[in-house]
This record gives sequence, structure tokens and C-alpha cells, in this order.
Amino acid sequence: MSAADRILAAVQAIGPGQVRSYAQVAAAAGLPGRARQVARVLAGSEGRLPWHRVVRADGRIAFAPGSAQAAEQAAALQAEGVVVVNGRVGRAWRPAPALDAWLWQQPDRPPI
DNA sequence: ACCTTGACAGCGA
DNA sequence: TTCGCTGCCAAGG
Repeated sequence: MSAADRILAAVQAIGPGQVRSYAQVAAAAGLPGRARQVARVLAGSEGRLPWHRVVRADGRIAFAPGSAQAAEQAAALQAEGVVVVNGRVGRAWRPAPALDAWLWQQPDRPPI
């Protein structure tokens, strides 16, 4: 199983309403510290993949603010009940440092 | 083989 | 919180 396959599997494993950071996906794929490789794989992936559930470590959507892709991802997340404010998941007032840990702990969906 | 590019991250200022 | 800088590593030129 290639690294790319493990990354794809890790993304598939993210359930509806859940959100993970690139680094978390990399770690889950057995590739700690290789968040950028996750980004590469997603950029080149074609099929149905819950790519919209992967965001940056600070909760921001990775695509450029205002871009069509950023809008698409935000819409897909909100359709699953994830709160997205100003291109960022979760409560806007949640401190970035606590967010990463928070992403791990959400078995279902974030509190409003 | 060398250089540049990323859907990134952690840390200090 | 944002900015800058460093570390990271696979791809493509």
C-alpha cells in the first residue's frame, strides 16, 4: 500500500460532520509531519472523497478566501452541520491553539 | 542533480 | 491575532 493510498484511506475515514487537519490526516496515514503530502494527494485525487473535511491546523479552509473552491468547501461542510465563519470551522472565537485538539475530539459535530 | 512549488505546520515576535 | 521564518518532502522543469 503506497503512502498515497494510506492518505486516501485516512481521508475516507473522516465521517460526516467531522473535520481533521492535514497534519492529523498525515499522522493517521502513518506519515507524521507530512501534511504537505496530504495536500498534494488531495489536489490530484479525482473520485468521490470527503476532501472538504480536511482543513488547516488553525481551522481555516486552505483555499484562497473568496475562491470558488473555498466557497464549495464551506458549503459542503455547512451542509453537514459544521459551523463555518469567515472561512474558518468551529466557533469563530475559539482560540487557534485549542482548535487543533478540538478537531480530534469531535466524534460528531461541533457545539454551536 | 539542482531549483522551485505547493489545498501545510510550529514557533517566536 | 497576524506575520515571518524554518522545516518538511514529493513532483515537475
